[in-house]
Amino acid sequence: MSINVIDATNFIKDAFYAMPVFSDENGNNISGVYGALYKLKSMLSENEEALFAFSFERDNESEYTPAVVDQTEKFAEILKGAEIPGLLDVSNGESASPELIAYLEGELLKLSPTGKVSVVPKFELNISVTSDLGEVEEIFKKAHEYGTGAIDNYIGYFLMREREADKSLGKKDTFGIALCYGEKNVIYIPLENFITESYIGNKLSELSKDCSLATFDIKDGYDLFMPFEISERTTGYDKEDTGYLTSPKCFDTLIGAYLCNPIKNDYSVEDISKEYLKIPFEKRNDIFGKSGIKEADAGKIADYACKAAYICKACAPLIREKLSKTGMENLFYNIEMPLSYILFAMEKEGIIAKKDELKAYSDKLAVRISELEKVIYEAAGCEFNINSPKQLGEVLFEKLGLPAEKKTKSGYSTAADVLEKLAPDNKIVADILEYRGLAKLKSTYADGLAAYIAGDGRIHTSFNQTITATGRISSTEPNLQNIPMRTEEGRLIRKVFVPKEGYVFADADYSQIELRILAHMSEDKGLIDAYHEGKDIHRITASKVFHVPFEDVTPLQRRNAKAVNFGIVYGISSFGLSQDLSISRSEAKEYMDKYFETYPGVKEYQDKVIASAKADGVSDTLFGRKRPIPELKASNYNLRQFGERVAMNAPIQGTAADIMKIAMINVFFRIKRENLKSRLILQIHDELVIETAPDEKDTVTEILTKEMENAADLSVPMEVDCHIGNDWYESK
DNA sequence: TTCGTCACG
DNA sequence: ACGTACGTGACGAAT
Repeated sequence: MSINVIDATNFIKDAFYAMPVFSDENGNNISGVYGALYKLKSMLSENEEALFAFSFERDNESEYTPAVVDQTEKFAEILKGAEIPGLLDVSNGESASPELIAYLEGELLKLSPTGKVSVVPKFELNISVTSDLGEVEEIFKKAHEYGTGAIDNYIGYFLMREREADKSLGKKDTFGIALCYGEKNVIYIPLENFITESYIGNKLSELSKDCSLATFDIKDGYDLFMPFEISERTTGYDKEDTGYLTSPKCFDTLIGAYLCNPIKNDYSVEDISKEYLKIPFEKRNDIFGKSGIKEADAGKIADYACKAAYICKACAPLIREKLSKTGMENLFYNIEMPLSYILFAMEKEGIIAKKDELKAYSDKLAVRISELEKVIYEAAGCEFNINSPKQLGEVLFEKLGLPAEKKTKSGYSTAADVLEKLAPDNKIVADILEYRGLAKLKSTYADGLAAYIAGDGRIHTSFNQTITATGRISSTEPNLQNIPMRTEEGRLIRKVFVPKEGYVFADADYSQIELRILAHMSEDKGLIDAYHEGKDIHRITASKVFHVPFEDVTPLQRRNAKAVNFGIVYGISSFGLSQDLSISRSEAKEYMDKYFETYPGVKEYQDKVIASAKADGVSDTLFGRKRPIPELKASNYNLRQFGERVAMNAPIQGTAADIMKIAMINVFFRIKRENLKSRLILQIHDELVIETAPDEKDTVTEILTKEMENAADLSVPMEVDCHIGNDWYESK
């Protein structure tokens, strides 16, 4: 009798790669664990005298892909679950236990409930590779023939690019391009010799004149080529324009997939493949790992790029169909696609940040921070890490015995609203609050921003178009949408953001756009009239809610009315309002009731959008953007409540995002059409910043004001404030 | 990676 | 009886 010691991870790995792709009902690839169980069962059945022992040790973790490691763990769980004495001595001098074999059969069935393994479709592509100029010319010629004519003859392309690791930020390495047209043929063209970035760029430009191009993350390729529809566009956003229905356009599967479902976390090309084609596709990082594409095998690069290009080609019509069915084609073709180019242009433009001044500001902060540190340690009677909420909580609430509001999972809450209550009576707490504020300014802003200044002296943020659930854009690396504003000391940071020599900033922002959108969407007469009066909206609301003449509204009344206005937009709850105003829940409830009495249309509207979202599971903006709200069907009460607040807020925040995007398109293309030197450089949700040539100040002010005010026709005016300044502190 | 905190609209 | 304002991203600490 022999004892077979088997390395479990290798056993799984062999199965994983030997088996066809099998998936469970969720579409997860379970080839490894399924194949391993099947093989084990066979071995036991065939070789009744054998004895198997599995070793789950792994010497070199990085040798295995995450999928193999996952499935090995799953395999271990299943074996543990056998509860048959001695899987390790199966025969025990006897034959393999029938119970064990039955158990393994049961587990196989569990993995595949139908009793059959669902065989997932695989890519069946004819992949070829060439950099031969003559061949490449021929390929683009054929692609052009294929793509000319039928709009659904998408040409899929995928640029194999990677951000350079060390060189100045934003630079990208291009390794090649995969091109897919016709059914199954995909060609990978590595960039070498005559095949350069500009060669590929020209070819794509030409194709974009006559053909439908489908890709993934189109913004990533705009430095190679400007699509024809962008270079030809001068009219901005045109409500009457239905040209997109017949004329070929660029199609970004990433943006399309995002619009179809904006609440996902993952919009990788792998994820799109799984969702729309049901074909699993190994993740890019799992294939190329941390060493990057540069080190990767040429065959793997071609294989990956070709599959990605095919996915773009195959998914484009499916996603387009979905966009059409959900009424989002206009949003996609006339707003999001042109916007992607504008975001690219803004990123490329960047904004000057003065490095020396950031350094000086940082040094100044450091002095005060170390002073505070000393004082805090003395008052505490010990040294500790003030930045650690855990250590801070122990010092304040245990060592010093201050009254604690236990809040977080892991211990005492030391959040600002808690500390602020203690600060008046405890100097150490006031010092800690100051320390916190300065530490934040130093780490995130002074030092943080300095690290992003590129070789041209400018910061090039990334504007992300496919992140938020509501349709807003976001900004990362660095985030330029959360530069301090509310406190003077923080606001000073904005002085380091300056226009280029001789230029000025023009900064325009919408006045209470979300509340105006609420007025429009709710059709509440009182609120609409209030906006037509053109006076301070919070004061008007206070006057109506508290039944006092407009002139007699007290500052407190105005403040309360303003908080309620905000609360309404967020999807109000009496608790939230009470927290914000530091009042009791019942008082907050009273304010809300009075507000709804004043503006009954708002209440009706909120009930209506909740009912509608409950009925079809999504909320809608004025421009048809959808946000699914699965929380409304949750069994958990709090989650359902959250869903209701989202149903109230998403149409408003989302419509504001839509309107701002339209404004950006109109501003951008007017600047282009009028051949101005000024450039759009920032968007902060309801605010646009333009680096403005001195002789274009008035023109740009007019463009910003008019294009933003007229981006949509609402039943209330949209008001825009525009300021000129020599830095962002001045212009805001 | 996750958490707590805090910057913005 | 429970635990909440909506939407983001970055940092330092702890895991």
